[in-house]
Amino acid sequence: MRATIKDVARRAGVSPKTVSDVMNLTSPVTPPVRARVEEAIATLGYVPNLSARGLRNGRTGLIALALPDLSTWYSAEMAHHFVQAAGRRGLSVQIEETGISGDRERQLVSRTRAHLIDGLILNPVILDSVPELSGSALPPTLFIGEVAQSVADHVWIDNVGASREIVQHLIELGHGRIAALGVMCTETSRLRLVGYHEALERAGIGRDPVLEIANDVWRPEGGYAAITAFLQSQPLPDAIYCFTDSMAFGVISALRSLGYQVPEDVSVVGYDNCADGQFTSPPLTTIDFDKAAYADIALRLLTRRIGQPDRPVEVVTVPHRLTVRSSSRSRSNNPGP
Amino acid sequence: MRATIKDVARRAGVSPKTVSDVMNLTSPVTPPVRARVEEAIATLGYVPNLSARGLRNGRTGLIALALPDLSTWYSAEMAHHFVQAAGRRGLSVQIEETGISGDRERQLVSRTRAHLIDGLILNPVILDSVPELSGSALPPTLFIGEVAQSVADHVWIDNVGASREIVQHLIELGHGRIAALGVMCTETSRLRLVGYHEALERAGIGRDPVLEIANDVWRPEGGYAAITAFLQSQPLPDAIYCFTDSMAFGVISALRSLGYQVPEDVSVVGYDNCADGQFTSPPLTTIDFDKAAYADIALRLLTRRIGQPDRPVEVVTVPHRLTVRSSSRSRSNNPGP
DNA sequence: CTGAAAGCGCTTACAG
DNA sequence: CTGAAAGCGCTTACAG
Repeated sequence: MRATIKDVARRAGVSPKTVSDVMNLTSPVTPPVRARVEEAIATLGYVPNLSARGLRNGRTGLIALALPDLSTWYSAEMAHHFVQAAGRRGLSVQIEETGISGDRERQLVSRTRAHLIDGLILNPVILDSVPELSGSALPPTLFIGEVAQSVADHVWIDNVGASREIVQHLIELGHGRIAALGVMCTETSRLRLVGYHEALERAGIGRDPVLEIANDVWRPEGGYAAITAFLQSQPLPDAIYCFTDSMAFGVISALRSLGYQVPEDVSVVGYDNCADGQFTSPPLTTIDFDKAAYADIALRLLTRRIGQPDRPVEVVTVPHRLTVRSSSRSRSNNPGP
Repeated sequence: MRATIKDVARRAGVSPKTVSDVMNLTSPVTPPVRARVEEAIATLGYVPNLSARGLRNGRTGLIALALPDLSTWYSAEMAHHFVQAAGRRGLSVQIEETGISGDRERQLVSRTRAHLIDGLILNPVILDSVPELSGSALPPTLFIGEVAQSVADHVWIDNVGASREIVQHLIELGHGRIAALGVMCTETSRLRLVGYHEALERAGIGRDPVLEIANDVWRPEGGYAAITAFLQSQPLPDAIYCFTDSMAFGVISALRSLGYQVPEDVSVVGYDNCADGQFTSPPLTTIDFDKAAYADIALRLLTRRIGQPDRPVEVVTVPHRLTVRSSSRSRSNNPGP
């Protein structure tokens, strides 16, 4: 059996309260007593039972992070930064994967409440029915990513602006037939498409629905399959704006196996600036943002929320910037406008 | 305030025990009573407090998964499979990142014990001092990956055999100057190097220490930097065996930016068969194993261990297979022996 | 500065 | 089939 606080108290010849005081610095303890307690803790190998502490304090030091799919570049990097940021605050992270099912997300939010967590960071994909989250006793919740809601704290990127900038970049390079790849029924996709439309419109380029390529598998295989299918019936666009770096990775792979050169024949750009995007051949032009800062801000908001459940809702937009690498370049035979 | 079991009991006009019985199927409850209880649970939005349940039962339904670095292809994929496998068993997963520091790993194992977890899955990198783990009240622990120990359950791959096979494959393709990339002071690196040596020896090829390229950053940037530095003083090898797919990804990127063609000028192979390895240009030859099965076996062993702490230690070797893709091919001007 | 007591919200023998 | 009571291991007022 694991030693309890009583065992430690007995061995040190003090009461459980004093042991608790030594561990939690709740009230001062004289050095000799402290030493005796610490010795007892060490020899018994005592470790506090966090379930008991959690029951008593109403806090466990555990938060949940719900991401669509851990095996994705984006989620993996974000998970890394969130675990790091949480660690700095003495919190542990329970990971949940929501897939792309809205059902699972909603279920998760309520089931998670059942769990031992102090708070929830949720990166929704579907979750249109966010308002219903406001009901009853939700744990402190923070959204990351794209979701139209105003009931909980929220950290995100200006997707429309970022999208517009990267498409503008392609237009400035002289590209006119620009495809958007990754169109699906999520808020993220919708906003990135809006930015794409705005950039075209500002440049006076008409939309061509054919160039809005549907794909709901936001991983390399999705990009690979979507562009391969597209090219069976359509000519090569001037440029392809992929809604994530990982799709761009798959698109580059597909293009190469079809015999096209990137960027000579077609420019390809992504979104997220995942670390791996530097190593695609060629390295990816993409939208960058500071992921460590993003995670840190999210954790700061969440811990505040945990401390003060009734504070007003906050929304933070993390700055982004266009990062140009060699996967995009001007049309050789048709230099920019 | 969140409703408690007492609130539900009062509203349903029963005792807390009956509510517990309804939730846990502990003992039969008549349909009408069950209906009343369920109605009360629904209208109060009752969710059991898992800290309390954990304190009472000695189980929280939480396990910890400690991986070196989540932002790595390998760790991210494994995390995904472990979260899925745990979910199937009704368990949640707390993620810890150990980095490559042995200190942190040891600290983690004991600190984690303090946490609310029922068990620990640990993928050690350094941890030479595993024996000390056997002391005192460790939580049920299972090792995954390469570690020389016999105090805890263990799931792994035959690294020496796998390594030998992939190097043999390169030798059969006619390559003689085969580099090994990723040499560092870990058990994983050591075993993969042993397999490399065995393959060379069996083929009667002498070792060349120059071809054993050190690199302790097992990510694309590590592979990129290591091969770039190597090629400043050495001629291009016939083939490069990278100890992970992600290093191979960086190596391919570096080779391409130096003007070399893979596999025309040099074959490059990896290890782990991460999903992304299919989309490198060219797709990677690698060592494959069933990651979902791997996670499932690990969880089966761990849940058994949690149930029966004193059962004998088990070690499971998960089968692997060589997966040949286009990143490796025979030397054009020097066909195989 | 330290101790004895109560209680966090569950579940499990134990009665009825 | 249901209820009253005890207890899991902590911490926090409350006394001394």
